Amino acid sequence: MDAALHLLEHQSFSSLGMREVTREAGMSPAGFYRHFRDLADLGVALVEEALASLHEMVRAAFKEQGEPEELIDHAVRVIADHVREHRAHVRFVARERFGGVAPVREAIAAELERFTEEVAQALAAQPVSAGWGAADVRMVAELYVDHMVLTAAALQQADAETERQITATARRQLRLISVGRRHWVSG
Amino acid sequence: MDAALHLLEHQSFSSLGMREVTREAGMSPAGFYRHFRDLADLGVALVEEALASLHEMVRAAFKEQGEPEELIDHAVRVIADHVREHRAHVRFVARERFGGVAPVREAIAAELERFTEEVAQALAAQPVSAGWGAADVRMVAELYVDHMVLTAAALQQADAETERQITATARRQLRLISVGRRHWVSG
DNA sequence: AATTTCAGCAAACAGTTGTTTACTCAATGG
DNA sequence: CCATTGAGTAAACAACTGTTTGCTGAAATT
Repeated sequence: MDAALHLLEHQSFSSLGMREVTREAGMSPAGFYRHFRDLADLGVALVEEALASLHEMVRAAFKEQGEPEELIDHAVRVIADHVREHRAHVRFVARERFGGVAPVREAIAAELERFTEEVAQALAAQPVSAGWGAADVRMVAELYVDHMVLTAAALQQADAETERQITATARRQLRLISVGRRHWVSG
Repeated sequence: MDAALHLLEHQSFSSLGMREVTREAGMSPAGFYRHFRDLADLGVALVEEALASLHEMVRAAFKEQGEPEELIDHAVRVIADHVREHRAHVRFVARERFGGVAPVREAIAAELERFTEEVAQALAAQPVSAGWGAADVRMVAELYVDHMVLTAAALQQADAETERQITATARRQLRLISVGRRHWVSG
């Protein structure tokens, strides 16, 4: 799996060959079948690995409490740190979310759906969501998750200077959403 | 190019072979080189074709005038129509925006950057943006463009029922952003 | 101590890949 | 009307592809 992840730095999953993977891993082609039935099988395993770490991150970002402004700064910092430490995983998820291999795409969608549900529950517990309908809470949760994934995807291919621009913009955008939530009239 | 676009329904660009393309197009392998130096070359050409039509769409969506609520309904309808009529193009852009082929990725990024700039100018001209700093306007433009691309990407792989959910959520999200803009304090 | 499972290997299979070369033939243009 | 160009072809090249088969040796289990 590490070998595959390393190769995926420069190509997308649907162009990955198993001979290529085994060569990178330093084993013979036949050895592959001892671990995975398929290349798609490997892909799904990678999805789980990649989104497990991201799952911890999401939970950590929502555990914090304080002023909205501080929460936003903290969340963006957590995302940037995560990308630096798991660049290959982030790139993989960003690239294959709409990629060419159906099982991988579906595994990512299912995992992100779980995230969204978790975020929705966290949002519903916040005072600002008092009186909100479920559909409205859900809609904000999707906005947050999509924004997080997109920000991570952008960061993953950014140099130091671009990273500062992206995080600055992300903070502003989260503030805008926050303002929108405070003045929202649910119905 | 039509042949390639058709093949890209089930795979991503970096796994496309030129023999595959020429076979689908009904010509001999060598014929490919009469039109493109490279497969990457074909990819860049596809980007331009795909985003040209999208460009018209963006301009059409911003030409309209009226109440914010009506504007949002109109914009979402325009996007949904566009996806129905250019499904292959939309899928291509969504898939390759973070895909494995650098020249294609960069061409998409450059084209989306032009969109964002155009949207930013349109936003700056709206009354609600009076007194806003350039960075804040720009930030909203990026939010809109990203939201549009992501919505289109989601619609492109949705059935009729899912399409209704996606458009309903997208409208809500645009309303939230709209509320945020009205109550924003720029500085 | 004997046996079973695990993770690896080399070799072989028929197909497919990108690219080059030398060629045709119709359309275009002065 | 002749020359040039554009867009196509077939054939050949070595290199690479996914998968199967039968084999090995170590580790784990009984």
